[in-house]
Amino acid sequence: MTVKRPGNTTGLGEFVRRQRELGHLSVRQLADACGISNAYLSQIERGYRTPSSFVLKALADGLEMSAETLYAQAGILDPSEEEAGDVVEAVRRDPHLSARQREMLIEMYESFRKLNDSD
Amino acid sequence: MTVKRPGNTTGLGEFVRRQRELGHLSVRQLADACGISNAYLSQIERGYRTPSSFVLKALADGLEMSAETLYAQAGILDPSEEEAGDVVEAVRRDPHLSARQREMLIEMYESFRKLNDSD
DNA sequence: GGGGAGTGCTTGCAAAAGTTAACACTTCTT
DNA sequence: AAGAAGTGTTAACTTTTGCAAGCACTCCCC
Repeated sequence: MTVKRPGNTTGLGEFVRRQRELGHLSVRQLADACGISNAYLSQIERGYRTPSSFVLKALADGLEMSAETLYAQAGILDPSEEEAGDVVEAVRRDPHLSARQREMLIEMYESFRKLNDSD
Repeated sequence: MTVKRPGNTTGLGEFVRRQRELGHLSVRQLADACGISNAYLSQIERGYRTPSSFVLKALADGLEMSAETLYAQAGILDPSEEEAGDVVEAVRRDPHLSARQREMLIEMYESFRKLNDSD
């Protein structure tokens, strides 16, 4: 039995919170960076509010990530439009890198992933 | 709200109206296709309302165009984000990385590119 | 002329967004 | 121990969104 959540966009909230914590930012810090109130950000993260497009854009900026990713998380962007986005794949395909450089980038990427999983 | 609203917002309305007229659709027809009220669409087109992310998405669908294009018109999407390189783009879109990690990967990638250019 | 049915626009209101000012809690300092 | 400063959250409030219902106008048909 799932816990009843007030909002319908809970996935977005959880995603934002995770991103904020990964960046070691407090609610107030991110809220300031986004130009919104800390109370409101708190509500967004817990799914009590669904932010407007402008707040969403500001959040993407504050989290230093592509707006598309955030929109996809909010269920606003069509899955077909959000594009594969596989980092390893993109690195492997890049013709401007040496084999060694590719290896390093992929290694770095995967160590980041592993690091994030453990906290 | 303290988030900076792009002056582009009025441009969005005009853009929607132009697109609607190009498609030979009435206000009610497009509104129905978008699942919003005709009154509201009329207000959007004349710049009296700034639609939420969900309405924006619906409008893109109703006008049969990419959400990105509409968002760019609304000043919500960074134009620079659309032309990013494959690797950079993939990194920016990866939801499993922190902002700092993204930064590091992109920096590393670009320094590789620069290095390769010089020989 | 008198309907219908099409067009876009205005009004009034319920609901949701977003803010300010508090709250309770922890941690660190004096 | 008390106070300052940080954390996230709540409550009360104002502002904006978005809709239902209606207005005024044109066009077409009988």
